[in-house]
Amino acid sequence: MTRPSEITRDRILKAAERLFAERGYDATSIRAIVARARVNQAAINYHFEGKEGLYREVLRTAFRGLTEDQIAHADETAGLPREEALAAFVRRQLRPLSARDETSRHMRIFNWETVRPTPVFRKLLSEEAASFMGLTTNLVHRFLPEADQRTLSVAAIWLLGQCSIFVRNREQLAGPPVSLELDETAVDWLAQLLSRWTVQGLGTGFGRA
Amino acid sequence: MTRPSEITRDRILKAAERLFAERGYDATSIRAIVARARVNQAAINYHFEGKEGLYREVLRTAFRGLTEDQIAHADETAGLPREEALAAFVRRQLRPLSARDETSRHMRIFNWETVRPTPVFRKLLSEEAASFMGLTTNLVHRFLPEADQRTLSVAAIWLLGQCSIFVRNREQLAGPPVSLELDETAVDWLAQLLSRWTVQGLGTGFGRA
DNA sequence: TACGTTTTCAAACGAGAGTTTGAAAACGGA
DNA sequence: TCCGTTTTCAAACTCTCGTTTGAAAACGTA
Repeated sequence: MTRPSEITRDRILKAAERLFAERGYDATSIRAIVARARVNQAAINYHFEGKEGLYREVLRTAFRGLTEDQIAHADETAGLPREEALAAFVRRQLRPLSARDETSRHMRIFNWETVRPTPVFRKLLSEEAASFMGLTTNLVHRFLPEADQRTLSVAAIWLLGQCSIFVRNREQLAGPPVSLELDETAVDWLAQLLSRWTVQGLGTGFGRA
Repeated sequence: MTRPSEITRDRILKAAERLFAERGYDATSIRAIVARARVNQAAINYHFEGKEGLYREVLRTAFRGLTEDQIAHADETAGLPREEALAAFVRRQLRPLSARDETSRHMRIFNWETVRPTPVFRKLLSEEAASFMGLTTNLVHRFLPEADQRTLSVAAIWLLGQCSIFVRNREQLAGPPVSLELDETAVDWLAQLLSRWTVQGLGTGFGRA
């Protein structure tokens, strides 16, 4: 419980979070982490009982951070009209495109997991993602008051999918053939576009069944 | 140019395609491929000059297959009303959810690439994805006749994002907290839902700017 | 200060990856 | 059939990975 050991532990966590966010679990080596944290290689096993234990810790931190972030955000937008609440939600989902802060890193770590979920993540997800999904479901519920639960779930995922593809593929989209460069103002513009389409999409159209 | 060597080559390609689709490039080992193809380990280096060369070949095949598939599909739906054309497009994008055919495998291989694109893929993409994007852009163009090129690109990606999140995360969505099981009829239902929301979303709403 | 505990460190270990090797086998035209 | 070429094969090589080891250093308390 002494101080200096906490410092080492913290340096490892910080370095690991950055590298995991950048490259994902598999592509991040123990050696890369200790080089960045400037600690001895054995320190990871000493403090976290291996790479997986370290990752679990990083994942937990990211999860806590994101949940708090989302809950805080939900509180802020609770009083807004549904259209504005949705627009704010979309803008927040697109945040990793324009910011390189802690929250963006956490979202990036989760993005990696959507491809090949580690067992650690699967467990965390099934235990704690309910509140996450709940917030998004509530948001779309305001547009689909009479929909059943399954439709609401699909709508929530639909909403997340629209945002995540831009976040996940930013680098590729910047190149040919799309050449979509996304600076700060472009992200604002994109968020508005997506919000409008989503609001209209979920709006009770008079169209086909 | 003799026959028997072509057989070995083909067995490797078939086994590799299946494994790459299933696990992605990194998680697929040379040894797993040769075990499945029942050929000698050195055969891959002999015929393809290494794992990367083999992957390049698989990727090319997948790309050709998908492009042909999409072009054929575009021809079929060219005469349809825009709403039906879009519905058919969405249904086709969701195909890997219900089918385990060659095309679905090809789409899966590409899904892996959207996370950490291999250099091989980046090159292929920038050279040949134009026609791909073009088809999708044309589709949304029928709903947004006056939009500029950048908006059309975003709309096309938006459309792809809505579909891909369900394809990519099928397994996770099946578990808690979402518990969205997608059998054949559920996929049809999902495709209809997504189509409706998209059509309404892109439809000229009278709402906010 | 002295001593038991905690923490750091350099080095080595074993498993798994992709690749290389050189000989044996199969092939095919003369 | 014979012989140069193509193709297969088992084994070994090299590299990187995560982990382990055992001693040295730092620490905190009596």
